[in-house]
Amino acid sequence: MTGAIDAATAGRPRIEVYSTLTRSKAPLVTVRPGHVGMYLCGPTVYKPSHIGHMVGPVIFDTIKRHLVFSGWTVTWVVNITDVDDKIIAESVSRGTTMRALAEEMTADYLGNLAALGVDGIDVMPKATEHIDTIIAFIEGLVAKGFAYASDGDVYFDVAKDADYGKLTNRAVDQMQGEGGSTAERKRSTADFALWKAAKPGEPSWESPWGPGRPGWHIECSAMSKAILGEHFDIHGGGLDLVFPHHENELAQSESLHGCPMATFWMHNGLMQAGSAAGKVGGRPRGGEPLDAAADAAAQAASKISKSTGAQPFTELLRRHRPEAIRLLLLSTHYRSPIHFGEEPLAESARALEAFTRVFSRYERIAGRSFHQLPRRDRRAGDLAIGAAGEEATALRARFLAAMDDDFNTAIAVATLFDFVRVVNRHIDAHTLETARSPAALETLDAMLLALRELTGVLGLFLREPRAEEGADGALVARLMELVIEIRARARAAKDFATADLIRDRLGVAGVTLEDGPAGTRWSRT
RNA sequence: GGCGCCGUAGCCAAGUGGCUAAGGCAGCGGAUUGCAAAUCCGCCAUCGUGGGUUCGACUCCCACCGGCGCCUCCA
Repeated sequence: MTGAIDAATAGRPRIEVYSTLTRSKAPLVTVRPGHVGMYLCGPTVYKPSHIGHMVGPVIFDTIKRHLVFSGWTVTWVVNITDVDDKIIAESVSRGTTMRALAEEMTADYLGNLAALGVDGIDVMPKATEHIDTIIAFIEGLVAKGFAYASDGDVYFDVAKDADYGKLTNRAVDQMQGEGGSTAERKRSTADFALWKAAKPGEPSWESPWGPGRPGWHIECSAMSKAILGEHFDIHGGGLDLVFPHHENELAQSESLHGCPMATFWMHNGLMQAGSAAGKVGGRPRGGEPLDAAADAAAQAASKISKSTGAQPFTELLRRHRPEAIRLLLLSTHYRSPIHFGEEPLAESARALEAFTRVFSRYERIAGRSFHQLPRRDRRAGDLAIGAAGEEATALRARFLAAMDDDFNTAIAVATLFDFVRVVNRHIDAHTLETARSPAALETLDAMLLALRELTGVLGLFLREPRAEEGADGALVARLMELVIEIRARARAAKDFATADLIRDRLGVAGVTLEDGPAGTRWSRT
């Protein structure tokens, strides 16, 4: 067993991955050596995305970064569901077309991903662009006897699938569903639609069963097969998708192909709005039918806790640094629920300052921006920070071990805080802000290089923050220079009343002054 | 009714059958500073309750209390 694993990982670090299917961790052994095929269920684009839609992408983006960093080639697919009952309903109420609405909401989604630094998605297939693939998939299931047509609909026949329910460990006869509004057309209430006949006025495509559109689960089965193959490595999504979405995808794909769909089924915890019970933007409890009234009730209910809950993500971005949001998402283990709200966000932003401070400290000392440092690859070998950097080297190892163990970003983040402390201690110990010590500087460079490497794995601090710009910015800088000089004279003359007055009044105006050994610095609050 | 998760310091949050129970925020003491800020050093938890297994459990098992998710279209 160990030999096989070694052969499959071919010198790459051993990475343990938890799978919902087996409810345990196992070494990442891929279908194709050195290559990881990863599929994440993306959004149904009918409304602007909220924070909940960002959790999966940030987590899987981080997973991809770590895999690539560790020597794998990764193909990451995130689908866009652009045909669906909810999109149709929303487009009708807005007086627009399904297509136009879907495009608008897709753009919103992509903009939010970009803001959070999620840039590793390789393919974003849309359901409407794969209708032929989907129809072929359904035909295959019908031909094999796993699906049946009924009145223009096509349903998956759960009774034909011996291990249906294995992902969520449930038996068909224990399920409570009434089968919904289409119950009389199904053989079993647990059967689910692969193809839905179009009602008058609805968007539709021609098919062997008449005009209609794909059911909810089929597109992921069809598109993942088309792009990643019948058996790929990682299939991900939010925990709320485990049932029925992934259970049904798995049933469709494995019934048709006779092989595992994905080796690992990874599910991230859901967002919780502060102390409010239940998840954001979900359905009301009690299993009420999803009609307009219930939908309205759900909206009203989420409004009660709306402070940070289901508001559009773009709204959130206006008030918070994307970096703080990303750090917050990665501070918790990905399978745990995340408590979200203004308070946690503010705390995350405060914690972030430890990093930005050490970066500017480095810049002052080395005359080089942290963001200009090159990004390293893990396979380039272990980073030798040297004897003076023994602690840093150990922390780097701890970080990597945490990430190798089912992508434990919570521990990884913790080691980074330790890392920052080690860097500050090194700077203090060698008084690097005022003294020149080539050896100590060299160590500092190596430390920051490692910090650059590790923060990059988490997708943090990738870009230079926006600097003060334009003529005003230059003017402010000059004025501040002048004010600081005047204050320095007052301090030299022991006129502390004046010095403190300047500092206090600037503080009220939103400017912070800090007196250090190398002079006074200012920053905006 | 079925499947499953969680309960760790004031708050957030990792983790382990025995080695100092990470880290962040807040707080306290100290170094530093004209005073601050920042930085550094130190302090701050026996792990929901009650049983059991074990040489030994916070970590495994059972019960209970409390919180939560899913059970057909919500990421």
